[in-house]
Amino acid sequence: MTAEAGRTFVNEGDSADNFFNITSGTARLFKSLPDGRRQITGFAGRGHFLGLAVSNSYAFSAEAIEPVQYCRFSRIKLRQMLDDFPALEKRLLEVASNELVAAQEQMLLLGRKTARERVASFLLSRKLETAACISTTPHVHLPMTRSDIADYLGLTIETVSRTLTSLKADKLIGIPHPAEIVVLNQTGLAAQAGGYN
Amino acid sequence: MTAEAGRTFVNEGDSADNFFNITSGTARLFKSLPDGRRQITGFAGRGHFLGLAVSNSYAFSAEAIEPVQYCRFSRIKLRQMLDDFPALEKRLLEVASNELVAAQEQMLLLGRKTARERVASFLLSRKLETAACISTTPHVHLPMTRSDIADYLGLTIETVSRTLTSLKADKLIGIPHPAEIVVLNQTGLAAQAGGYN
DNA sequence: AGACGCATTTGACGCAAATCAAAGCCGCAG
DNA sequence: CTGCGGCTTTGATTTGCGTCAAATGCGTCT
Repeated sequence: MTAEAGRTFVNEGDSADNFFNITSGTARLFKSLPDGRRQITGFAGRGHFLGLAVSNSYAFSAEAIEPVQYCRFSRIKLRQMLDDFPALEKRLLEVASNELVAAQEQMLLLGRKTARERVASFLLSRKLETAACISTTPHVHLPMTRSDIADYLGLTIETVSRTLTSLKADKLIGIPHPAEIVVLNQTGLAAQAGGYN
Repeated sequence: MTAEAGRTFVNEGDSADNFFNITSGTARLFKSLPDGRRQITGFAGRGHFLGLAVSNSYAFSAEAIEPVQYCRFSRIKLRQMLDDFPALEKRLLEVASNELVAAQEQMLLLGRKTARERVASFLLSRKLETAACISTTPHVHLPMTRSDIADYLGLTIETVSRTLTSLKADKLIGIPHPAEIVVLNQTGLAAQAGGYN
């Protein structure tokens, strides 16, 4: 199936009938508060699994940032597949463990890092993600808006923008285009990210 | 095995050779930054599984808050058990999914909630946890220190203390003892927690 | 009982990031 | 080409929470 940019294809609170696997594009996963405050819990790209809920309603929403292609399975179908292919279960457990580790890292970022550390950490993790597909380029592509980045890092768009400008002023990054970042000094940027990672 | 209060039995970065299952007591799970800043990612009580890492080093540390009793399995032993009892794998996937949902909720708290909302949310989630064991009492027991609560909520001990005092002043809770909270007005407290939950 | 040590509370002040506001920048439709 | 509407950047000001500091409470050891 396909979702054009901006389309919400999973809605927090809805009955969790389906399970998804993204085959191309990028989606934002988020939770919202009644007054509209939003926390993006992650960006889901190619290969990402979605909707592994034990509860019977989704705990998050998912929206396409870029056009997204995905496979959709009913929960019943998923259960069948899990029975037929035990290896799939092993794989899902592996994926879930990794996401859990990423979630804990993000909690550290949200709870204890400064704005500068958050943005630097974000750029580095994005760079890793990009480098996994393409080879080792210093270029990082950001398909999401500043608003998405802010809601992912627990900041405001203004703070994200100012921090990027500041990193640029310190010659750690270049910003040829708002959606394109060049890492000029990886070591220096890592030093600003406040951690071992 | 047993760990007395304060004992660290899992160390972030160490080789992830073992897998744990807590049988009694409470432990804090946390990640640290080089300069000592700490983010507690969760509190592990009876039945909690620990150390489900794909990577070969632990992504977090674990310390006993109260004396903790736990079972320890080598990773090899765990793999054997997973092969022998496929139901265990199903169970672990279930547990991991639930933790993932909890982690996302915590990201929302850390990224977007105010100090008051964080503390209120924390008390309510603790109350649920306690109510699961004992019946429905308005009493919430906090085995952890203010410092632990602060590091869990992304705040300082002073802010946690002030916020509790403020909630008490508003007659939403009572504090007979620093480690004992009485929820006087559950609905009112939920309204301060800033969410559906 | 007395006193030491540690956790917690309370108070005064400062600052990083939020908020409020306005000016670019850029892609796109006409 | 030109004007509109969006995202982004930059600037001025405010504020919630952090920091620094001191007092209070309480369990424990002698």
